[in-house]
Amino acid sequence: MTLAYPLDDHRVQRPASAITELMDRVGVRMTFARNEEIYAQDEQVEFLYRLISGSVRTIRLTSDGRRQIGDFYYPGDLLGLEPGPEHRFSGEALSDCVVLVVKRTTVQALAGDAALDQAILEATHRELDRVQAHLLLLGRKTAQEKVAGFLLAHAEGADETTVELAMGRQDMADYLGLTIETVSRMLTQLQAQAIVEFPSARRFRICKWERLEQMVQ
Amino acid sequence: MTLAYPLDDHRVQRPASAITELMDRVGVRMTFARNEEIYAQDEQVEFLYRLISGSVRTIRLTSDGRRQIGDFYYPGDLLGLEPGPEHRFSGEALSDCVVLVVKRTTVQALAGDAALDQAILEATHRELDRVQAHLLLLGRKTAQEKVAGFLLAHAEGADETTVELAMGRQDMADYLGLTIETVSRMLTQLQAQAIVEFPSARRFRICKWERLEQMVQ
DNA sequence: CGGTTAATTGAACGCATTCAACACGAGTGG
DNA sequence: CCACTCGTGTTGAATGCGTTCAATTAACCG
Repeated sequence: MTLAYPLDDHRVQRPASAITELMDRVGVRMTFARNEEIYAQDEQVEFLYRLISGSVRTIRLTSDGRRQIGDFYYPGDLLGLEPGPEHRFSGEALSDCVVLVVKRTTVQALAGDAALDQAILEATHRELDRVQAHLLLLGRKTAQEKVAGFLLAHAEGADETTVELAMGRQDMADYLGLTIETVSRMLTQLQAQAIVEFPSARRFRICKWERLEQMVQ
Repeated sequence: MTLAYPLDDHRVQRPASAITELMDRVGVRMTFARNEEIYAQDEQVEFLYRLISGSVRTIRLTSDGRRQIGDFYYPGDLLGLEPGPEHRFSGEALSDCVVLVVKRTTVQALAGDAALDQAILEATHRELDRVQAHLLLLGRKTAQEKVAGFLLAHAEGADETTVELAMGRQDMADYLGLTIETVSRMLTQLQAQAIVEFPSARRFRICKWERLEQMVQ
């Protein structure tokens, strides 16, 4: 059973169309079950992935088991366009999902090095953009600000008034550098102030945008 | 008066020669005094900078005055290779420094030059690498681990056994997402265990590499 | 030498974590 | 229909890490 994800997500830029078309033409359709690993951290970059349905998280583990989530990906996003030879994070299916897979060498052969390089540069730029924003989030924000910012980021661009979250509390926590308990507390706090509503654990609606925005700084 | 900075810094890769040559050929030499702003946060990205001597910090301020330092740059490094149209961070001279400046449009005019494109991709790649490492640092590390990691990162690649720090405690703190007091406490703690030595506030020597490395995880 | 800034140290506080218990919903099988 | 389980989310109480505020010391530069 598949949840309804925001098909046009919060990020504006889309991957270069040349690569997208190429993937639609020669990509191999694969499915991954919830929590299944699509590629592993430190593994050689061999494939390019285009997410068709479902959602994905990239995640990095430290030796003692602490998790840091890099980002979340939604239908239409390209994964695996890494600048280096190996994956810095691993990619895991957040929910059952379908991806188009194509060998990097195939892309090179068909689209040419220049096109691939261009796509990689664009993807790297987008990635850098996100990561820098994430950096600010992690560095000097309180738990309140982090959670408020998270909700805002996921509400913006979602055309529905009630937003569906693809991830659970643990993934939110590992993205924000917090614990699930703290995330939960901040959420109840926001609900107590009637700033957001949660009809269910994974669906929310922002009632007071201004209040939320001014919490983020 | 200028301090002696590690001229060959802790990062191994250097920008590809195409950029270097370009900048050497058409770049304008400029000097900035200590704490002077090279470019401002939210300003349009107009120039590319190559650091000749001295060192630079990139920094972002929130409305209520909290500082987050993006990174430190040393001679040979490229600055201003931003993904977006405007600077996400501002760039400030950590010490008096000399930079070569060239217009971005000039670089773009020469784009298509495969070597140049390659160089930009590499530089962006390196940037992404750093920022992602920084992300992990900020997300799930203790003060101890942060400071230990910082010292290690700055000692690696410095061929001297005693390392000179280009930045003061406040900049260290704002890079690590800590306060100066906490940074200071962690440093004294490391000295108490004879893991590092500080002949002066800005010069240190690692005595027990293994101990330090195992603190970082 | 002073004068000024930077760094260290101490004590009290507070935010987020930890550990533990409880609530809720979905799925299963009697 | 209820009882049971399992995964997930919430809530409570106690602890602790890092901060805050304040005072002291060290480094730098005229």
